[in-house]
Amino acid sequence: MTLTLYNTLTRRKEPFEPIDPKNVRMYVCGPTVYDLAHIGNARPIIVFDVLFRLLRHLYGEQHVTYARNITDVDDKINARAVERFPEMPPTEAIRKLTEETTAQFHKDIAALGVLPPTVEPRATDHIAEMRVLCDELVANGHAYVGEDHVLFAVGSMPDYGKLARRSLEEMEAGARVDVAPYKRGPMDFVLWKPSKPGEPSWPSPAGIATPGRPGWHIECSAMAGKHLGNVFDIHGGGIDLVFPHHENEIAQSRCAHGTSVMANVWMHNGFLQVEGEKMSKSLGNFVTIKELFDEWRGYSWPGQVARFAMLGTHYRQPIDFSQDALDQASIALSGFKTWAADIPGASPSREFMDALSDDLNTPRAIAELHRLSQLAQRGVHEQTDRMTKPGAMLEKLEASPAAQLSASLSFLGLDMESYDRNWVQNQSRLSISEEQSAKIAQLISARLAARKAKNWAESDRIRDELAAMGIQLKDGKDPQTGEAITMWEVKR
RNA sequence: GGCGACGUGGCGGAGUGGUGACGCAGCGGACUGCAAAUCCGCGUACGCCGGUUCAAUUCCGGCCGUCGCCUCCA
Repeated sequence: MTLTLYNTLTRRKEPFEPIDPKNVRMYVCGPTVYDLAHIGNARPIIVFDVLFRLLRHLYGEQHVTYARNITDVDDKINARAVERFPEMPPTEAIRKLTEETTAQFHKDIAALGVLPPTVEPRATDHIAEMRVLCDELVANGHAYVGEDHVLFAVGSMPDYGKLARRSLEEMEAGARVDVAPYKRGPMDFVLWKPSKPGEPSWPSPAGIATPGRPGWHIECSAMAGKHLGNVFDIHGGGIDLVFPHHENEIAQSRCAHGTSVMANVWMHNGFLQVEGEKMSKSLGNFVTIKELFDEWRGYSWPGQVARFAMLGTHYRQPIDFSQDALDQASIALSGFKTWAADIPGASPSREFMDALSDDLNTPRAIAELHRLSQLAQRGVHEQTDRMTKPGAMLEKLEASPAAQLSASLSFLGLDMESYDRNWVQNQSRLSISEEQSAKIAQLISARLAARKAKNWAESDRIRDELAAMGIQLKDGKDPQTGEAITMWEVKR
């Protein structure tokens, strides 16, 4: 089994070869903590969590370092902090905002079954490293100072634009931004900028007297360099980050460290839409992770359902996040829950691992889940037959489809232990009042009596009456006594 | 305007130069007094127009459509 990953740098799938198998290093761009994380934010977090699990499986838990940052210095943060806590001094307001948002982020993604990364560096803890990068870049001629800003000189790097596959000329020709007077080249970008009064500020690098704060891209270069080294294995994020964020990270890091690459493999997940439309606040279809758990479209969705729905589409494809997708995920998980058996020592099936190893082909892996589930069902039926015969023996339990199914689900980070396969029905019942509930129970016992008397007309009439109330009946037998019992649920 | 991605059956969604993954829905059957649930079975789809090829959904070119990036954005 060889791990193959699609590399944005080469636009090809390539066999993955770590620089050091004893220390495989991956960096993923984490959130800017100014507001609740939304389901678009959740996609890379989930996708790279799966990759993290796969890498740990392949190289050993102790041999993988996964860094995912928290960006807690940013203009949006400053603006939001003042807006939300106008009574506080700005620096205090900013700390309160970033701490609260970070805590909620951790809560949200934990519910999505996401493992904590090995390190989760914060931008504000790495200001010194950013200053050093600025100094180095100015010293070696890749950056310059203008009006108390430090700017990266894009023209000083011959292959700037390689990741995004754009040439400087075409970018400059198509540029729609006004060029600030302190820029030498129109595409030059800010590494450090002066702070206005009230804004967070730190002593500036490159001999600038005015206190300042970092630009957007520098924090990732600083944190990745510190925790993973000047060159590491995998760098991931959303496809919208390819340009300018990742391109600029590459420029800063490579020019500061004098390396030919920053990371060997660059991975990008596709964009997310909601019900076929771009997710935006103005369209009113903005969905936060927290909202999904609290209430979205009438349900509070289990984290497993959201996670599974997200993995149903290959990570590089655009994904349409919809209620229909969540419903289908929920149905599939309920089926798996029924047939999976948690057997110690079990492993995911070969095909499952092969699918994941093929550039994280989660849809193919999920197809394998369905196959195992089907085999498990058949196995149960066959076993029931065999159990009735003397000498029936269960062999190789840990290699059984039910065990493999369970292990595969667990590998994907889907906690089936806590997943309630009847969660939809149970939630629906919450909307039924006490009186309705009593009425339903009364009708059901009347119908049972009618059925006992083989009065099918009356029995069916009652079922229709309940159906008109939106109640679906399910007849069955008590497994112990064999007595007829009737369950009900709210029709969807 | 520049750059890029995508367009597969009713829906979702893999994949492949030549035997139609997988799921949902639907249909048929088993079970049931009848249903529901469950189980079994059933599907000749790859945006359009050209080209390459013995053979293209799969490769190449053009067109159309959707989306993204170029400014903050996962």
